[in-house]
Amino acid sequence: MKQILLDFISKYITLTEEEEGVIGGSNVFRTVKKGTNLLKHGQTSDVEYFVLKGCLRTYYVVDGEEKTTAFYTEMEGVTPHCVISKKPSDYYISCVEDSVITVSNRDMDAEIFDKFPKFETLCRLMSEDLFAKQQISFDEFRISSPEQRYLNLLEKRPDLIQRVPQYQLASFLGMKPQSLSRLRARILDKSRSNVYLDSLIEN
Amino acid sequence: MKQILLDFISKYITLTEEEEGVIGGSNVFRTVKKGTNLLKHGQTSDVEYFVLKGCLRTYYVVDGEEKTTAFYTEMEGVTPHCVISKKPSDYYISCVEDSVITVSNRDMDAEIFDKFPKFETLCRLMSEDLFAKQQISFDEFRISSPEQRYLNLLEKRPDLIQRVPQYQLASFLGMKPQSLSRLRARILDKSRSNVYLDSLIEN
DNA sequence: TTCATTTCTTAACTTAAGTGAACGAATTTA
DNA sequence: TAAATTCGTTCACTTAAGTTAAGAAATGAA
Repeated sequence: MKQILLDFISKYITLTEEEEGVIGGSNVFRTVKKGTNLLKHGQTSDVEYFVLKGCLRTYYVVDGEEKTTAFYTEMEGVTPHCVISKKPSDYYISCVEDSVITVSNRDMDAEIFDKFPKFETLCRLMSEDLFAKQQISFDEFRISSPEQRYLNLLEKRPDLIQRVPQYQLASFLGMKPQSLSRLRARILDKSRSNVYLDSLIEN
Repeated sequence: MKQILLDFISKYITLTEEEEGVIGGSNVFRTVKKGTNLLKHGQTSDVEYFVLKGCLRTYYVVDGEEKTTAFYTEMEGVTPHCVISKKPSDYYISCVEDSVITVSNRDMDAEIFDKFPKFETLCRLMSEDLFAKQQISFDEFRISSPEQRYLNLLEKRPDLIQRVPQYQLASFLGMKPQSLSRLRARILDKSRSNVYLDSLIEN
């Protein structure tokens, strides 16, 4: 189990055995049941999570409605805003499936960074990388229509469409569940008529 | 001019005079005319920018149409994706107004981080902070309607609405220029009728 | 200043998303 | 297993955004 975490880290830097020990020591492995809330609106926290198996999601509640803004699956880490801002969280983090995660305290900072500067390099590289990836996602979201967003997700994260309830996907795609349902029917219609047209071309 | 940059950095860490010297030495100050492209689609680059005065924007060209995804104004830095990914850029960076910027080479990395570990701390803190802020912006964008996004921008970045052409704002808000124009007219209508209703209540 | 180009607005029409409600299917709970 | 709840789909209707086109306003260049 610990190996998944170390594999992930090895994408950024290589660790000595001593350093791997530090990682192992500062992480707690935990299994979480589907539906569990790891963080609630209004709470503060100083821990971050890394998903070894399963799926987490973040969502806001606006006018009594859940608005899902992110999913985290295998080999993805979540640092709640409140850990960085030190303010109460605006959103919830909950478990979409039974999951195995690591919970690590963010206050390793100063001391560990001092003893093992490599960890600061790791954090910098990961932050820069995540920032760049997030920016690309944001750009794509901005310049796409809801339909393009859905098709894009279908291509890039087909697993999410299988493992996540539709109503959660809908707000993630920036629309209502009914609209997503209709959109899917529309796409199916189109591809059916394309199959028909394609068969005309064949003959 | 250099002071603006140092003021910005002081939001994250405090620097000794020697360290300020390093910053001063590794940054080139440059004035750029409105309309200039600092980076074009397909180009690679290893420099990042920091805006001292003026406004930069990033945009994609999709089917011959400009899609603006970000604006950078005073005290904001831009690290093009291609600097991190080392691949040709997917987008353009250009100058919305005559501007004064710093251009700094990203290859200070290893050597300077080694001599002045504080700079790695600076980069880590800035990346984490930017990541968190971008995430909040993305979340807000996701859970808002185009109209809410416009009102939100009006509140948070009223300067942008003044200094940036509408057609650039439109794609930034995820819509067509005509829709933005209509939306603005709609909002004005609403507020006019509210003023009218308000005056009824007064009497 | 004048002309040319770009940008913004308006309008009519089309397409798609929001809303409210109903219903069946799936899942959870007792 | 049965009842209750949650979830997904469909429908009719409303609202808003996309599209195409025309013209006014602002901007830039000669």
